[in-house]
Amino acid sequence: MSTHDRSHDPPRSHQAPPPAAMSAAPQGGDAGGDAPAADAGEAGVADRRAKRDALRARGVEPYPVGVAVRDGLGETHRRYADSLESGQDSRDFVRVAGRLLRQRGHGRLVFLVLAEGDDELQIMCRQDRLGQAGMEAAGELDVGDWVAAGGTVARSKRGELSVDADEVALIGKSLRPLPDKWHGLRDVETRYRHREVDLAVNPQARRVLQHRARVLHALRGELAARDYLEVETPVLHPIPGGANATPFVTRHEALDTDLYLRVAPELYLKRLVAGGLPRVYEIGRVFRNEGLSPRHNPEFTMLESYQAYADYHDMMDLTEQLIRAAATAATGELTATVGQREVDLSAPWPRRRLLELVAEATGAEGLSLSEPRARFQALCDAHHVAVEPAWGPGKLAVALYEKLVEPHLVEPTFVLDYPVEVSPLARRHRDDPALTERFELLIGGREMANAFSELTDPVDQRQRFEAQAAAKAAGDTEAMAVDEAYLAAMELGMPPMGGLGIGLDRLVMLLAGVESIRDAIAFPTLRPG
RNA sequence: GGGUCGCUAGCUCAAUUGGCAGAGCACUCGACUCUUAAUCGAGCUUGUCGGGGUUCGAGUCCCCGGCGACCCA
Repeated sequence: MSTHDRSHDPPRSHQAPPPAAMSAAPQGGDAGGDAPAADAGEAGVADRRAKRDALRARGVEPYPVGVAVRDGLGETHRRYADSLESGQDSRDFVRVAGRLLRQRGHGRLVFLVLAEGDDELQIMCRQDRLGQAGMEAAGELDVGDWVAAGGTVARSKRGELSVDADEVALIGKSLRPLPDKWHGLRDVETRYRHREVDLAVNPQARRVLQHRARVLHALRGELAARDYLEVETPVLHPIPGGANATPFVTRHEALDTDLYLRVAPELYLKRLVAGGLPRVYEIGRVFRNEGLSPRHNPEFTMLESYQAYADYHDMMDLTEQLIRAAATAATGELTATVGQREVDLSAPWPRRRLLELVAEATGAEGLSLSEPRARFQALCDAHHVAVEPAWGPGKLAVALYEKLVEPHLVEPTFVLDYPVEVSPLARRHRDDPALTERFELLIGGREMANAFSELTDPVDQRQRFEAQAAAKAAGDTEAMAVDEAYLAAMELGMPPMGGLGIGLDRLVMLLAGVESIRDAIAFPTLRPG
């Protein structure tokens, strides 16, 4: 049993081994005396602290500076997976390292299990070979310590691939006990607050981060293959824009001015296209000052890409291709699991107009934004959708959609043609000026992507900004302000372009099969505890 | 912001109607040269999220607060 091959090459270190003894180590201060005390708040810590100090006092450095590790645990495991009989020694010498996860003392024989990510390897410590001093050193190790071992690859009498050790060295003393080796760590708060512990003992926690890395890598590869240039734009914005969201405010002291953490990179990216870069994208963190939920983290990662000469139909094609590539990279399959349901990601994904979907859900035939607001108000009343008096028909239609339609869009669906009222940066629809050429992609009832044929008319854009500014003045903290620098870029002249944003945390949730965004983010935002 | 649920040893979990706060793992010591959550023997420690209240007596009931999970807005 034990672990099997998966992951990649482990990190290596090429430094020379540390000197056997280091008297230069700073003295712990308490020579010989018992050292527990001040910081020993939790069980186990005081004991281990005392061990650390005792090692130093004896001239053994518990935190050496570099270790000669030539061989990865997984690599070694794979190389000998199909060779060696039980009890046979390959006589191949390896140097490995990892965290001590389990130890089984057996008198003058001790088994150590070292782990490095998903890989584990057993180290056999025999007094025959290590000598008495070596055995004592091995016996002093604690679960959680980082340990290096050198020896020959052998298979134990019971068939477990092992390193029959000539040397075993502590390379990083652990002062804090690991969670129960059988039950692991379950407490969600501790898993989020101390992800390092979660990663150390829960394979699932590592798996999500691996999926996440594969998703990002695949997306970059797909975009590079399409001649997109990866760029980075400011996180500190003098005027927050590009999305309707409440920003975080911060302060630059030297400039004596408030700045905002970006809610979207959109406006800067489009300025790059105005400057003549026809295809750009950015993968980066954005910040929205809103509540937390299983689907919202205040900081999250977005992919935004812009392509000159393209429109939102092109963006739908691109979206399908990108997400399929990400799924294949992450899981090797074109299906995903949302709750109890399997979702099929193989194409083509239906493309449905928002107003059509609302009409279907409400039974309101021939719904269009040219109808009076009262019609939408009545529908909202009839379906118990809470609205505000300031909302126009467009926003009411979207409210109906979000309440009645969106939660049911489990299979991948493009929802098209959003009202201008809720889309201040999208181009007006070529067939209906009350709508925009905008879509959102829904999978599993969740918004995964948002894209448009971008608005490139600076005069129209100024009017939209002014409407936003008016809403902001009226108390809408999520509304945008007039961004003169962006308008100047538009006035310089922009090519028609399609733009696409994908919420990568939600994409990772989908592809890794986790139900909370906190599981898709290594260190999710929590109230300081 | 509202509602529901939760918080007991480092970890995983127990604790009759309100009646001495426990187990396993971990840890310490001992035995064991082929274990796989090793096993066996002995031992030990850490304590009810915080603060009030009711009561002879509170992990348990009440109030305030903290943190988290989920649902709703």
